Amino acid sequence: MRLSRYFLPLLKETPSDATVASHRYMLRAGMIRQNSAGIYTWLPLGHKVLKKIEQIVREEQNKAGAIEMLMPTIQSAELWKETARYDAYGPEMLRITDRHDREMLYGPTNEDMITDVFRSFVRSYKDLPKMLYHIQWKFRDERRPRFGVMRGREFLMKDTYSFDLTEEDAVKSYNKMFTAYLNTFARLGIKAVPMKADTGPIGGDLSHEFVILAESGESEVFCHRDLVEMAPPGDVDFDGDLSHIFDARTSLYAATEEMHDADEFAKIPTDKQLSARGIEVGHIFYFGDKYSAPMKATVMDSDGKPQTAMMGSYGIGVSRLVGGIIEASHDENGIVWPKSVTPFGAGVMNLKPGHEESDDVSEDIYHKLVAADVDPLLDDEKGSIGVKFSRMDLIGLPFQIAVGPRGLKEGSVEVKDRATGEKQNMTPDEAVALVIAAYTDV
RNA sequence: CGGGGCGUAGCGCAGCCUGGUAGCGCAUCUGUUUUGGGAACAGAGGGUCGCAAGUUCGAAUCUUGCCGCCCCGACCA
Repeated sequence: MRLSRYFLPLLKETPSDATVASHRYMLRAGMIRQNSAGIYTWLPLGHKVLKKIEQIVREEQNKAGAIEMLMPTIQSAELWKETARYDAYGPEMLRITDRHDREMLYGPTNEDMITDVFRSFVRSYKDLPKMLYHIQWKFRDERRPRFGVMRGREFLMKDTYSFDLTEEDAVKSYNKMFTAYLNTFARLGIKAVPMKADTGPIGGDLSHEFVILAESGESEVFCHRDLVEMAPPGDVDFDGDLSHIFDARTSLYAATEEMHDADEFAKIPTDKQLSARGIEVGHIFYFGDKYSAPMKATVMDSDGKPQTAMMGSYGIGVSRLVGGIIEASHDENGIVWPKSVTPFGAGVMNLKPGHEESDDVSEDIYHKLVAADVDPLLDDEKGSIGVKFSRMDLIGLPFQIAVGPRGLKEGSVEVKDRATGEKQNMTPDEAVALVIAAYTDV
């Protein structure tokens, strides 16, 4: 993409109502625009990141054996009345009436709807287990939306639902998602720690939150330090036994504020105790027959007797992750994107458009990176060099290649690693090779 | 939902107390010069001061109501 043709509305000054880094940078980098409290337009740069995160989440779900579908945003109140959640959910649910005065709602979650789908089509234990998911916009009318997309009212969530014949099987599904989440967050370039969590109004008794540690986190969390650096499972057989992966993590102390047990925490060696602020980016639940029982979602077992399906649900806040990743990865000059989710793979800066050699070399680098699928952004705008560098720092692409007359006299361009700040001079071809190599395993 | 604050040009703000022709910086447009880390000069455009009612000869400014937004807390898959 050429900057001169792109739509990148940057803000030079920090909007006064943004108090956390990710919100400030998302506004300044032209990623989002607020439409009303907790509701945002995703501008091209932000949309690109959102879609990249979504795709990684999708790929890891598919690897774990979950099957993608898509349910609507607008739901009928009927299903919600079956589970008695229509009244229980309260004012957080946006209620709507259609022209016939029918009660509708903008879905805050989809347990009721998926259970209805399940009971309509699944009859036999032979069809189990099943894990179904979708990635869809949700709406929760938060009392106080804040922190930009991290606590919006409208947000994009991946929600998976598992159906099993027995609790024992359901725990296997739970472990699949637990494992998939570890891999998902690792691919996104963040360290998310699974923590014992409160099940909240969703109910149930087995639940973990996946939490990124960051100063700006909304809640306090407590865990064993080793959990933070523990390597992801990587390639595993999702049909095999995953309990060791679960056990390796849950045997170490980790809990959110509500579940915190100070006595247990005190048993951790002092140098391994970690209390910090955290951002919840995923939450998984096992809740048994909470919805399947009232909605009569049953299958025939091998004895020909109806058995209520045992369910779990598994959410990842896709739009929240855009903010969460920035909270975990930025500096005083702007965003520092992990390679896996960066909106563009590298920025090529033509420091002097109109200067023939600068034009030629920057175009050549740009085309070679395009051909290698690095998806570069070429800054071909006229303007001061300082603006170019600071703009590139702000939007946080992992590599910056500066092409200008001064370097070209020596036959070199400057490559800057955004994360380390390290700058090196090298030939244009070396720069291209370096960037391409950096993306081969991403 | 309790407490607090804000709404004036695209963005950031001043003016309001003490009513009298709406300002500053950045951005934008034109021109000239400049160019290796947020350039300089000259010129230009852009606002029914959130909305409504009231007080007044006169309201951005005072009063009342409404709307919107933000912060702290409580709440929160």
